[in-house]
Amino acid sequence: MYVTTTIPYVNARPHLGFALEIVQADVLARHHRRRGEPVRFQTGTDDNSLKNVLAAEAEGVPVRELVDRNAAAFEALREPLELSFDSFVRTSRHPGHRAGVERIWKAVSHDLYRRSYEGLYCVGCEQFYPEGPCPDGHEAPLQRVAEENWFFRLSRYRDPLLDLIGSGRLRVEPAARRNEVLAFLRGGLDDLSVSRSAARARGWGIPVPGDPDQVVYVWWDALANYVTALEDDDHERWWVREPRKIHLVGKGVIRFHAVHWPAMLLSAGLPLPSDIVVHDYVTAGGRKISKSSGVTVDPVALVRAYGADAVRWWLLREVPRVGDADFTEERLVARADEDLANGIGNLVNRVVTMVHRFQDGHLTRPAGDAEAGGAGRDLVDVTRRAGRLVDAALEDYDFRRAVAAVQAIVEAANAYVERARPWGRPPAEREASLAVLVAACRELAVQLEPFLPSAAARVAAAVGGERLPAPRPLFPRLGR
RNA sequence: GCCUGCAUGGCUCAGUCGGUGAGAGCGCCGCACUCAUAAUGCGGAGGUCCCAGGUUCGAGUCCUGGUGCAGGUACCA
Repeated sequence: MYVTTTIPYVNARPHLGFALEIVQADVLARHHRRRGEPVRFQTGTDDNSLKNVLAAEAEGVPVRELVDRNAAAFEALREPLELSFDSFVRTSRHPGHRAGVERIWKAVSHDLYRRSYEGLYCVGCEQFYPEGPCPDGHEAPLQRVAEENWFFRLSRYRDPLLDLIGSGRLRVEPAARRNEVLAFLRGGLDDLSVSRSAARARGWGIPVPGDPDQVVYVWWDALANYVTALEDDDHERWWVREPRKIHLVGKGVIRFHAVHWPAMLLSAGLPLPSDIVVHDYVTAGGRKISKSSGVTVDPVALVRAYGADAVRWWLLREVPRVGDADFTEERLVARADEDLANGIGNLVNRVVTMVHRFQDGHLTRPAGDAEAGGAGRDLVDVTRRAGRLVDAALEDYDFRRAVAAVQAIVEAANAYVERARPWGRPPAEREASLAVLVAACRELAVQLEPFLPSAAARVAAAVGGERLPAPRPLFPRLGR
């Protein structure tokens, strides 16, 4: 499986919305690795965006300096968010990127032509609009600007794309998003301007091969990273032979990924991705997160305050498949205390404590069939089923459902403790019931791994080995 | 304007191909328990499944219209 995130432009530090995407990708990568499948998980940054140039100008620092500094902040998400990406691509630094973009440009040249483009240009947005006024409400009137650019015959790919996406050979998830793309395609496609004058781009970006006055449209530059980062054997292995190629993207960039990118690949004669998985946005206290408006949530600060477990858990447990998720620290704390401290942590703690109190920390016999067939039946069933439910949920990219399958073990185990009441039973029965519980906790650790890797390791350590370590709370209580 | 999606108990949400009396968690009330991080378990109250039509033996679940909200509308994860 080859799984990617989008590469964000780096005009600012990363925010919680990107953390959502990269944690989802991380879960998929860890899950498939655990099943023994080869996995390559890639992320990176879009260094060549004009927005980076504008941000640097606003700060009065060289573009190179700003881009390097902010890109480093994205790469540094690895530790706090416990990410397992295999490669981090920066479009201005990766050795093969520029050559790769040039190669693709040449491969699609049969679909390129020069045309003079005349449009209404908003200085505030630094972009063209087909008609006024500027949707962001900038004061300055739109200027009529004429520029000659390279155009790509996108219109040619409408029918092939309808077929690919409609048939599911190119899977767009969730279905609501697929329908959106199909509706857009049915509406028809215009050819696409795929270069900019180098002057307007401030000379930043990748020059068009054979036409140094133009730079490659930044989206083409950025999208290409999914293949340009794969060099030599890797290209063959991960882009040509690998059947499962998954792009995780935000809802705002669906068209680039489900329309422009596949069209580009078709034109270039390259294989297509298999899945495009679309997530919605995270809002902050009811307001849209936006770098420009200053409404932002710093995932690293959250991890410092509450820990990686709480942050990852919130992103996976609280964010619905369709619809924006509203983030507040109160919700993060409530979720973590309820599910992690009171749920997983308390369960493991009470089980380990009993093993110590009644068994001196070790079990002498495995869980017997009698216990598994009696009061422990539910627990054994739920535990046994959890792995399959996680598999199925992640096949649907339903992270919430996947996490719920893990939690079901905790609920069943707590219910079993109340029913079996190990403290009130004769020693042999007591040990049998504790053995069932310890087995459930071990499976819990296994199933938790893709979601909360370090916490899963702590659970495994707490219920592992001949003699269990002394009980210790696994998750701090964050509230109150 | 156009396009798309959403609208289920106080809050956050599940509800697969339409089918036995509509669900979960949180919050609230009560009970139980004491192994556990004032944790856990059980039970209860609480809903005209946005509105109006329609299809059907039967619709939260399909169709039409309306209302409200959100997003997109071509360089925002």
